[in-house]
Amino acid sequence: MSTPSATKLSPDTRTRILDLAEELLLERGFNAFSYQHLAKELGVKPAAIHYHYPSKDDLGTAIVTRQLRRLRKWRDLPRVADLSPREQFDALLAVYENHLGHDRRVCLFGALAADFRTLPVPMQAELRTFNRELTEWLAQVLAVGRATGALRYVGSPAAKAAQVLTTLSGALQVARVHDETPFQVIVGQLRLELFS
Amino acid sequence: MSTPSATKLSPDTRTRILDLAEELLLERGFNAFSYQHLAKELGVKPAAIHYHYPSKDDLGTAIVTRQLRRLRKWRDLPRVADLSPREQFDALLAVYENHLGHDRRVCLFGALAADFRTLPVPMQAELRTFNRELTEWLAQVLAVGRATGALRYVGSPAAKAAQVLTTLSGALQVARVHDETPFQVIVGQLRLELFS
DNA sequence: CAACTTACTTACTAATCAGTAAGTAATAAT
DNA sequence: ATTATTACTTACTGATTAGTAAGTAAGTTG
Repeated sequence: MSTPSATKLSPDTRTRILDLAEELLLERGFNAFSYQHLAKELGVKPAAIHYHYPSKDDLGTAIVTRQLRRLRKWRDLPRVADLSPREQFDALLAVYENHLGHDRRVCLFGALAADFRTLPVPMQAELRTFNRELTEWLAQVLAVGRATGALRYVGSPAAKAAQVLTTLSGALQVARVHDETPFQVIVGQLRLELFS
Repeated sequence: MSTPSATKLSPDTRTRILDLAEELLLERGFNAFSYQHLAKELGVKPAAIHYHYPSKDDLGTAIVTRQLRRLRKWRDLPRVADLSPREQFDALLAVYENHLGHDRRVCLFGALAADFRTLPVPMQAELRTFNRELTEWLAQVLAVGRATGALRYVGSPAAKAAQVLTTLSGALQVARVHDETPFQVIVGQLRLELFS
């Protein structure tokens, strides 16, 4: 039924498609790239992409599913889970800052929110889960951070977490429209407020 | 060269096109509607839209230009300009809250930021101006508000303004992905922090 | 070695896209 | 009354879209 050592027999093309699709999604939006764009840049025929991802819905959903998988993996990594709340918050900021260096990509949420209603339903569901789990993780970080005196804010951890993540997502969008400066300004403001 | 009483001879269709295009832009994204969609819903032929807005670039730019005109008008309205900083801030929040009631539309900035690179250059320029002027206006409100003791925050007014607007734009996106609840939570958090 | 599976390509379809050119009916200007 | 302009429609083009069906070469399995 499957090879013992590896289930996947095509180590490359399938992943290369997903990588490029994700890149184009975060840089141009979901409705702004086609199978032809992907095919041309990958040096294959459009039908090859349909072979791996029958419809664009499948491809889009696969992107979000992989990002959700990555989030869970990152969150549970010892070098992240074992950090202090303040360091965890900085680790989160580093993820967003890292987007700037990659041609000012927006985050997954920021890339999909505006076009949300045009997305396939499974993709919508995965994105909701992604955002919910990330918010819950940050709420926990903020709760512990305030309890230990490392972070300062008013209101509930859940509310603060929602606010902060929303701000970060928006900050990457502002960076795209203008330049990196407003992103740095906004993150500076966040740190100023949280780091007592 | 022009009629004395009115420059525009077509009072309706031109505006109806712009209204519907704006609606679709804010509800589905710029790359998710076509001249055919517009034409069908307006009961005209696609060529009629090309007559008023030769290319989609023209149409898109017209939407942003009008919003910029509206922003300036709103900002300079006596019933807005003469308010106290705190009331001005609440007036701003009311604008965003109003989007929720309109089928959870995102704001102009939030609708266009992700797809920014696929937009015609004049549209990009107008959106930058729109965002810059709104941010400058809010920075001024926040500056006066803190000086008079009505608003409380740390950091520069410009940084706080950028942060707040980014958060509001993002909050409408979160409302679209989930429901109105997170928007209300985030706005509640903003008010909690600013209203000392 | 034969049958099967994998990972494609070739060749196509039907729909949709933005955009154009030419025509037309109604109104306005001279 | 004639001409010009406005606001369209009809009819089209060529490009692009997602998606499919059939073929094929290479590798895998029994």
